[in-house]
Order: sequence, then structure tokens, then C-alpha cells
Amino acid sequence: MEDKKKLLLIDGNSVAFRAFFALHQSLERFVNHNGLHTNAIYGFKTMLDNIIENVNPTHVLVAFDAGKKTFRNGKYSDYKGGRSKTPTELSEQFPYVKKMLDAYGMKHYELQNYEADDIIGTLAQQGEKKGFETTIVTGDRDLTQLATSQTTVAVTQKGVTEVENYTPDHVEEKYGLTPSQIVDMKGLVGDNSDNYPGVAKIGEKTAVKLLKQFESIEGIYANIDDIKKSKMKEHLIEDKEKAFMCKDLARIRCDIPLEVGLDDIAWTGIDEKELVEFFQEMDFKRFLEKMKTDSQNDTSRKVIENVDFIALSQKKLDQIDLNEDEEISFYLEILGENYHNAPLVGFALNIGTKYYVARDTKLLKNSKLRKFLENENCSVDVFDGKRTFVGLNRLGIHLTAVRFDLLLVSYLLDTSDNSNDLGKLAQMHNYTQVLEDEEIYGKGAKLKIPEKDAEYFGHLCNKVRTIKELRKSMMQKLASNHQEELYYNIERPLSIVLAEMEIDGITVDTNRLEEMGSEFKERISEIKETIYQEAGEKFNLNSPKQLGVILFEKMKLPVIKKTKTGYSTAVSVLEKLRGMAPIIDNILKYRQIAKIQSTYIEGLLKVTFKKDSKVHTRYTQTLTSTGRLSSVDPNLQNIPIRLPEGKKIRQAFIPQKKGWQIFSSDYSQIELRVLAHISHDANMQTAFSEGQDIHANTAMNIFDLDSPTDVTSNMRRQAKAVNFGIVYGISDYGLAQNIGISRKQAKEFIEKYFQVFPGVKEYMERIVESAREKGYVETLFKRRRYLPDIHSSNYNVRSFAERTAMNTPIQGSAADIIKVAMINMQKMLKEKGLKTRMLLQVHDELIFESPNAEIPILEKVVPSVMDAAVSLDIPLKVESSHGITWFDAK
DNA sequence: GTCTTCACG
DNA sequence: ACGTACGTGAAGACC
Repeated sequence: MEDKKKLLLIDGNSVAFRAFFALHQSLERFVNHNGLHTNAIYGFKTMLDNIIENVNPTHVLVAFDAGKKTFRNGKYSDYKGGRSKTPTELSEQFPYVKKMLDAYGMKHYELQNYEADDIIGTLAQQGEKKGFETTIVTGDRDLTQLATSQTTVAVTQKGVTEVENYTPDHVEEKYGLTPSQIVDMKGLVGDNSDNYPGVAKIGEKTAVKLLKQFESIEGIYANIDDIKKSKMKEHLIEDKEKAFMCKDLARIRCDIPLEVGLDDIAWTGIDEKELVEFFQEMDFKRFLEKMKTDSQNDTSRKVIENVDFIALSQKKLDQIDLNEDEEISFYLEILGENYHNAPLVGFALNIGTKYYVARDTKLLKNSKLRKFLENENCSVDVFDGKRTFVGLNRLGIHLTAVRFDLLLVSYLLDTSDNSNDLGKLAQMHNYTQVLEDEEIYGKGAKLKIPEKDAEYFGHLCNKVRTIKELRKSMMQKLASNHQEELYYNIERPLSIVLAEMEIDGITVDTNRLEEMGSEFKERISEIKETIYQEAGEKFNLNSPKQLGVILFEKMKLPVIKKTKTGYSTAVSVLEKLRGMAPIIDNILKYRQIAKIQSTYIEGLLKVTFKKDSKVHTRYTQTLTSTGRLSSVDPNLQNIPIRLPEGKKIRQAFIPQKKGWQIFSSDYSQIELRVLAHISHDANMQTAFSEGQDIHANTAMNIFDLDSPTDVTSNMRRQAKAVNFGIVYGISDYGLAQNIGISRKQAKEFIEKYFQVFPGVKEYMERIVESAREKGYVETLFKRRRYLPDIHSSNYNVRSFAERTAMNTPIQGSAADIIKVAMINMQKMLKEKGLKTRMLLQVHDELIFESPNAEIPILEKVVPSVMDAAVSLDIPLKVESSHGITWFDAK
């Protein structure tokens, strides 16, 4: 028996709207890696799956509204007037909804001058004649007028998966009317959301009563004399024209000229490959997993096909013949984040069409393999060159000619894609033939290498294959972004420089740290005792929650600020409470010292390597969205300096040998100089070119002073804050908060600033505009940051993106510049054969250890190399210092 | 794991 | 009317 033909008609706009608002509270959780919101797409997808399962259609069409104006506007110009604009978070999703429908193999259609409703009505009518069983899916109850014995209208409920099915019986039940009377009711009642009025003072109840009696609007007016005198009758007479017009507006057209017919919309089924790609683009991980498990259950297909590989052993290695080849892909597996000490547990490499793999990394020392890694004529493609370099270095192997570094390139293409899992990144670049490490190795305490060779080796080879397969397309993207120079001349060489710095490490005087530790320990217990006495009880001082209770409930101090979870006890709050109770000062002191003790003394001791008494930080090169580095295990970029107690920690950072010193050079005001350069502000450039004190200069300008001698220290402090604010993408609120002035005053400062530095103002406007146009901002060296939020309808979200647009080119260009300086510096040290080692980078500062004899050389060379890193409209300025510890290099 | 706080540029 | 300075990492509490 032939199956019944089933037609599914979907009101695309209305379902997308419903889906969007149903998932509106989780809007920000549904964002893909490109910043696209995906909640409506997600909801739409859920609805589709649901309806496919329930209806099992043979023919499908999704209808969309074509534009704002339709023939209805010709009849009534205010039709759908006054509607608020569709949020951009939704409108940006429509093209992707359509893309998804393509992957589902479903036709979608829109027609100028008509609404989706009319397309649906017309096709439903055609289906009726041809004996289709039709389902219409919509969020709009108006479509219930189309219900017949053959056509059901499924109206989405709260969410999008639950629907209410309107058959003629159900319409009757719900409204007391037949489907065809729905338009009469709308004519009488009007429609707020479509903005047409109906008859004054007639609501649903009255309308139903009238229609029960007179059938239709025509019937009502034909028998208007039978209605007894009443206000209602007056309104009916008064609004007669409106009633007919509104009915006409409400009536869905079932005979419009369509370019598609039922034959064109036969459903051919889902294109799985296309859908997988689409879900990857959307980051719909769960759907992908579901598809994967579904297809695994369906044994006919597997998502990942493993390659054939040769498992290496010493013996095997002796037997096989490896030809010299000019390019290989290589992956070294290190089990754990910290590649300085985590176990080296395996490797895989691809040469030509062959894959080799082993658990024993010592095999790499064999000259047959070693020659690939250490030969400068053999290019090696890797994932995370720095990690690989350090790992190989532990085997005594010197990785020489990295060509493609997947991790690094991926980061440059989009600095917000900052995962460091190969599987995850591969997915983002639409390559699916490799799993995430977590799926193979597990995580946390359960982290371990699979015992089965097939599984483990397969995974390692898949990684190598991924590197091999993704190289071309990613390098092409890099080229089309004009980022090749950034990659070849900056990031790739930098990764090696960083590796060398990490491997060198910096020596820690653990005795000094322990000494300070016991001093601080005593002070901490003294202060603790005092606080407990002042509070009248013991409590956990480290708990903001418990402290809050003591301060704001027991001691009844005024609440300045609240956090999500309770009272804020942050420094800014405590400072306002100062003087109200002696306990406050003690708490502040306690906090200060406890921080030093736990983070910098105990924390640092924990990560100091016993064998060399050094800390080997890891610089994260692919994390920050601006291009800066970050430093972990330990973080050496936030060692205390501002307060004297904390600064002492720096006494524990010492050179590796007696007779050596710590040497430090930093860029002075590099971010403001970068701003002066990219904004071309004449006033600001002059200040720098003439070597003026920039903060004092700003003070003179915004306070209208004639002479530098008129600048008080307070004015300079405030001007400095304004300068910082400018760099951050200023707001009056933020500035006011920072220097404790009124918002109004802050606003005046900013206005005055822009008046005297008009170039800066223009830059700020220009960069935001450009971010809106292009969707991203760039640094001097074409590092790119995408800012999709710049189009957000949410003020806060949008404002944040705007500030980011202003800040990123400044912060990021400064980061570019010091990176260039580091590469040149390392090169210089090697060329000159100096013993000096470059050890640390702290954003605008480079720190070296150096034999005493080389200090005079560094004093000349380092500033000149840093100066020359880039040529700006204005000079850069570098200041240097040195001493026997980091503390003394001031 | 998330939140709060605080260290740095 | 809204409600925020830009970029990070680590520790401890709490769930």
C-alpha cells in the first residue's frame, strides 16, 4: 500500500522568533566560536527533529517573510507598524537557519510582497486538492484559520517542542468558532501585534457572541438593525469600514502566485555530511555526539577512519629504511600540562604516505629519526612547537625547522579561539578525523594513556594526520588575512625564544623565601589574634562570607557594595570603612600578608624545581585575545612590586651564578606611545618627541596650566588615571570610580582631554566604526581580534566591545613590539656570543641574568635593540637597571 | 567547577 | 535608564 502523502509547512520566521525568545535567558550561552548567537538555530533544530519524528512528512516547505512591506501595507499603511526592530542577535541567525534547512534537505521559500502565512495558505490549499495530509507549524494562532479535516495547525507552546494541534474541532473547543470565522473575529477584535484596530471596545468574548449569532462580519452588518440599541452597536456602525478592512488584513491568501509547487518540495532527507559541518560551525557539540553515536550504532559507517601505521621498536627501526624527506608531520605526546616535567609518553610522525608511532620516546634519539628533527633542511609540521621543542630538549634533541605550527596559526586566525586541544581546534577548522584528548586519556585523577596500542597509536596518528591535512587551508587563510609576516617573523620564531627562556628558568633563593615565610607567619598570627579580639570571636578570616557577617551584621558597619552571593569585602570597600573601626586596618594588613605568604612564598616554593633550584614558568603564547603573553606555573608576570612588603619577594629571584646580576629594561609608557602613533594626534606626538613627562603634560592640558611647575602631584595623579582610562576605552563611570571623583567631574575631564587631543578622539571613533564594518580590529602587525558583540543590541555588551575595539590595537601593538624586541634580542645575544640569558618578559619589560662583565654591554645593547624593534612616528623610550637580585634591579 | 579576592602590566 | 574601566593567574572558600 502506498504511504499517504504528508505535507509539512513551517512558518520559519515565527518559529525562529519563538525559539529565540524561549531560549532568551540563555542567549549568551549559545554563542559559537565566531561569536554568532545560536539559540534560535538550536531551538529551530529541536523543533524540526520533533516534528519530523511526529509527522514523518513526504513534502516539506519552510516559508519566510520576504521583507517589511507586503500588499497588506498597501491596504493599511500602519500594518505591523510600531513593531520593535528584530534584535540583531536574532536577525544574524536567519541566514544560518536557512543554511541548516539546506542541510536538512528542506526547501525554504519567501516571496516579495507576501507574508509566510500566504505561502503556507496557498500550498495548504493545493495540498488539500491533491489529497495531502498537511501539518502547519507556527507560533502564530492566526494560522488556525487554515485548519480543515485534512490540515492541522500545530502552534508552538511555551518552548518550541511542545505544540498545540488545532483541528477544526479544537478551534471550536478553544474559541467557539469555526476556523473560517477566525478572520471575522480578528476583524472585530483587531490585533495589537500586527497593529490593526478592529472595532472599538469589542474583545474576544463579544466577538464570539456576535459571530455565533450572525456567522460573519457580513452577517452582522446585514442584520445590524436586529441588534438592540447599545454602545456596542454604535461602535459597530462607527467602525464598519475598519471591521471589513481588518478582516481582509487577517485573511490569509490561499491563491497567491508561487514559483514553487508541491512537486518541488518533496523531502529528500538529511544530508548528514553537510549537517555535521553545519553543527561544527555552530559548535553544537551534543548534536554532533548524538549523530556520532547514532552512526556508530548504525554499523555501516564510522566517523573516524584510522590510518595504517607502523609501530616502531628499536628492532623495527633497525630494519626499516627511512628515506631522507624534506617534510614531515610530527607529534610528541606529553601526558600533562606542564611539559617541563610531565612524562614523555609517545610520538607519531608522518613521512610521505607512511605513519610511524611508538610509546618509547627514547627511540627518537636514534639517528634515523633524529635527522628529521634536527636537520635545518627538513621542515617539521607540528601542533604547539614550543611544547614540542621543550619536550624534545629533555631528550637532548634540538628541534630545528618548524614550518607549520597548527596551534599558533589557529590562534593568529582568531585570537578568541584559544583552546589548546588539537581535537577541539581541528573541529573548529572543520576537520573531524581526530578526537579530543579528554576522550582518549580522560582527565584529572583518571588521566592515563590507553593500554591498547590500536586505540592509542590510532589517536597519535590521527593527530599527525590532522596537522598534515589542515596545513594548506590554514596557511591560506593566514595569507588572505595578510598575517604571514606576523606568523613567520614574529610568532613562530618567538615560540623558540620563549622555549629557551622557559628551559633556562630563573633561580630562586629558597632559603631567603623560607626566611621571609617564617617572619610573615609570625606577623600573620599576631594580626589574626588582634582581629579575633576586636571581633569578639574566632572565624575564618579567609572567608569573605564569614568576614561579611562579622563586619556588616555583628559590627553593623555600612554595606558599601554587594556581590552576587553576599557582602563585598574587597579592598575598595574596606578602604571606605577605614576609621570606623580599627579592625579594618588589621584586616587589610592581614589580607596583604596572607596573600604574599600563600601565593608568593608557599606558592613559589611549591613550583621550584629541586634539581636546579629554579622556576621554569610556561608562557602561554596562544591565550590572550590581545596578543599578550601570559605566564603560568608560576606566573612570573605578577610578582609584587607596588607595596614594600610584597616587593621583598623579588629578593628571592637571583642570578644562576655568583658574580652575575639581574638586568632589567622596560619600555616607558609604550601603550601611550603606540596610541600617539596610531592616532596621529599632533599634540600627543609633540609631547613624546620633546621628551616631556606625559602625565604632567596631560595635566597641564586638562587643567589649563601654563607651566609644568604648576602641576601638583595630585593633578599629575589624576591626569595619569585619565591617560590609563583613555587606553582602556574610557568611560566617565570607570574614571570616576578609579580616582574617586564624581562622574560629572570625570566626564568633564574626558571632554577636556578630547578637546586638547582631538586626534585621539578621532581615532577612538574611527576604530569603533571600523570594527563595526569589518567585524574585527587589528594591531600594527595585523594581529586580529573579532568583535561580534559590537553589533549587540544590549548596551553593556556592545559598550564592552567598543572599549575592546579601542584598547586591543593599543595593548596588542605594544605586545607585538616587545615580541619583535625579544626575537632580535635573543639573536643579538647569540651573535655577540654573550653569556647573558634572557629570562623573563613582563609585558613591557625584559629581564636578563648576566655576568658582571657583560652589564656595560647590556646597558647599551638592550635599549638599542628594544628601541629599534619598530619605527613609529615618535621615539620609544627604554629604561634599564640592574642589581644582585630582581629586587635590586630597580 | 564557580566565586571572590588580589597580585601584576 | 542602563551600569562598565583593558589584559592576565593563583589561592581559598564553598557547593
